[in-house]
Amino acid sequence: MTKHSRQRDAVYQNLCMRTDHPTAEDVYLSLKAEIPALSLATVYRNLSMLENENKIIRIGSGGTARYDGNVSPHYHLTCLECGRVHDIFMDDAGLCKAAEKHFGGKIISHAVMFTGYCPECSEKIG
Amino acid sequence: MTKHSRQRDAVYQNLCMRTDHPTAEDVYLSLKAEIPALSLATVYRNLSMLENENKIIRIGSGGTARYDGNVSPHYHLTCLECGRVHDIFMDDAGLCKAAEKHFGGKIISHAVMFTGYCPECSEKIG
DNA sequence: TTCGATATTGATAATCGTTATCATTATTAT
DNA sequence: ATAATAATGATAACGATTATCAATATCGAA
Repeated sequence: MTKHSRQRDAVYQNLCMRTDHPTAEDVYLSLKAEIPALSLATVYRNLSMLENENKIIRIGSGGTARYDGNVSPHYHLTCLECGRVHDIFMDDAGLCKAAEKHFGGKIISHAVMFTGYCPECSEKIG
Repeated sequence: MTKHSRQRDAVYQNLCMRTDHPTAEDVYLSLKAEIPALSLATVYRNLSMLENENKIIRIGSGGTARYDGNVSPHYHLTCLECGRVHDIFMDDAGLCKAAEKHFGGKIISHAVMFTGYCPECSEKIG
């Protein structure tokens, strides 16, 4: 039986309020002011729980995991210049169905990670 | 100046010969018989070098990194039942171009990771 | 409202994958 | 052959994440 907790609420709200795909430590640091006694382990624990409940998304590619409070289907781009992770909202072009046709089996979900340059950096660099 | 090495050749060949997307340790263990003195650090080093030269692909999503000697464009599926990573060969449906249209910037590449059940497990489970 | 059961917490140790260090060995151009 | 230096093997160090555990907070039942 899962009980309510102030810390979990705070983690979830923090993630939903921002669009910068923070790491666990980012979330931890930005909640320290609000909850001084907060522990990093608690943030990790709650991120895992929220992910299992499909309330948030873990963006795994690369080293440190990042999290996204927006669970509506969309993709991500890692900018090679600024390192930030951006959202890309677009049609999925029936990717899962197409893959099932080619591969067989039963496909449940998919994630797309683009790499390149975000509009800002793209302009800056030329 | 990059010098030739028996160990790097062995790592590259091992990766090219298999389609099971091994981890660094998998490669290390399967080469131990051939090169008893091989070090795990050497495997990691060479995997990084080969990846930088675009001779192999690192499949990052999730915890432990896996590697693929097949650099032709294709996608992957992680089977929720057996845990294996399978190749999925299919058209990319102009994903990068479409994303650039929606997002702007300059998109270089993309990776797609499907999750679901491979044909074998799909049949077994029903 | 109080009580008891137990889920959650904070602090920290432990784990795991990966990278850095460094003396030794192998490779390559001369 | 020799000198220059890239690569190796062994292992320490690192960073992210997870496990442990006593103390605390939550919540349903009395």
